[in-house]
Amino acid sequence: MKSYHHGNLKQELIDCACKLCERDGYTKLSIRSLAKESGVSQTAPYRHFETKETLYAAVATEGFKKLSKACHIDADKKITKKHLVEIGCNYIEFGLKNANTYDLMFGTAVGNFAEYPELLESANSTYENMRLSFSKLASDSDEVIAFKCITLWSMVHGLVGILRKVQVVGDDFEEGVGPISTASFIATNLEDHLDKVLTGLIQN
Amino acid sequence: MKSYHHGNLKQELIDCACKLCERDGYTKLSIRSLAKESGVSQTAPYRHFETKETLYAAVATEGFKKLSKACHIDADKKITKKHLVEIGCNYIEFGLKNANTYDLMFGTAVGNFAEYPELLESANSTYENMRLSFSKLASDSDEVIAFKCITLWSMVHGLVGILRKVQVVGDDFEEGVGPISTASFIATNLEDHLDKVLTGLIQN
DNA sequence: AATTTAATGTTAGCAGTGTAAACATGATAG
DNA sequence: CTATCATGTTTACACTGCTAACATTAAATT
Repeated sequence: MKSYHHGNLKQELIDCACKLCERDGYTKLSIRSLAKESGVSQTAPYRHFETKETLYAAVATEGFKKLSKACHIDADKKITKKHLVEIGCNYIEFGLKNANTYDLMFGTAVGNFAEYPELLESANSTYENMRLSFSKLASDSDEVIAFKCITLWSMVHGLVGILRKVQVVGDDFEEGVGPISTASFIATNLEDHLDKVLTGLIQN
Repeated sequence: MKSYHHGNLKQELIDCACKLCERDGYTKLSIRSLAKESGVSQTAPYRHFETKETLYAAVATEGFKKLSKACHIDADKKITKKHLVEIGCNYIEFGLKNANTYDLMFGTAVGNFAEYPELLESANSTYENMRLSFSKLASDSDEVIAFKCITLWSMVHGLVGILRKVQVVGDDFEEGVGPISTASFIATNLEDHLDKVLTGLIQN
């Protein structure tokens, strides 16, 4: 005996969408299947999400919140290079373990973040966290902090994109050929790699 | 009076797909509309592309060839840091000007490159070109070259992902807030930024 | 407390999609 | 010249995003 009104549909749709999105990729996600999964009519989701992109935005928002959490470092006092390496590793781990969600977050699926205030806010907050960590590293100027931060962020973001391909190709690559084997080498020495890059970036 | 057989359908489909893919994003691309555009029946493309992903792979392959060309530096003799900066800038410019294609190339649309030999080859070749440039910079060991190369590649790849968001958000960002304004600052000083990063990477 | 209103659900339907199966045409190899 | 096979078409199915018209119920207003 279920009531006409679901009561918690929006959240359930988001949760379900996050799950399916990660499992099958956002292109495979359909509003209809989502509705079915929640035991609700095909068009019910449209009461909560104007369009599919709006739903994507919601999933992406969740993604940024999770990424933020994954990159959070519990160090109020002093931050060291080691902490930054950890942040970088956590970031990359998140990107690889949640490849499909990550793709939704940084791809072209959601065209303009500005159209979705919550998404914009969660994305900015992710960056702000990272920036804060750098500001605790040394008494740099805002400009220098921003430079370091963007550099690390681009770095780890870039590595996610490249290492993802390594994962996909798996063990089928030939030793010493192409970017795959090279990147694969880095994957197994991720901490060392980030440490090296950060050492070039921050000299302390 | 057109003949039953098109004669050059495969290439025309690819060309058309590249165009539409870049204009509207690969999610909007449909095999049917593609067929219509080429004045051919809905299912004709299936004689050349087993599935939509196969078509994606073809478009991505073209993308890597173009990227490779964009990043090509005509310097047989000696390569300097300036050349590498140029390569990086060209890479980023390509990624930003061809955002949708770039998304297809590095996103999850094509799951496994290994299933598409031509795609794998063109992707590897892009990397190989970049690696070659680094190898001409100094007499480093293969390992060091690989490290530098992957570092630059991740860097520019990451910047594309981040700067893309800046472009999309446009001028609506508030000064000094969030990653957008920060990244935007970098966008206007791209050469300087890459130079700084590369200087930290290669000391010469 | 009764009634209006707004939020949230349903049904029916349109135009478009990927893809499979069966068939048609015509270029090419024997 | 004929048989084969690559390449095209037609038809069909199950699915998709989305709209419009209607149903139900929770919340706000009188």
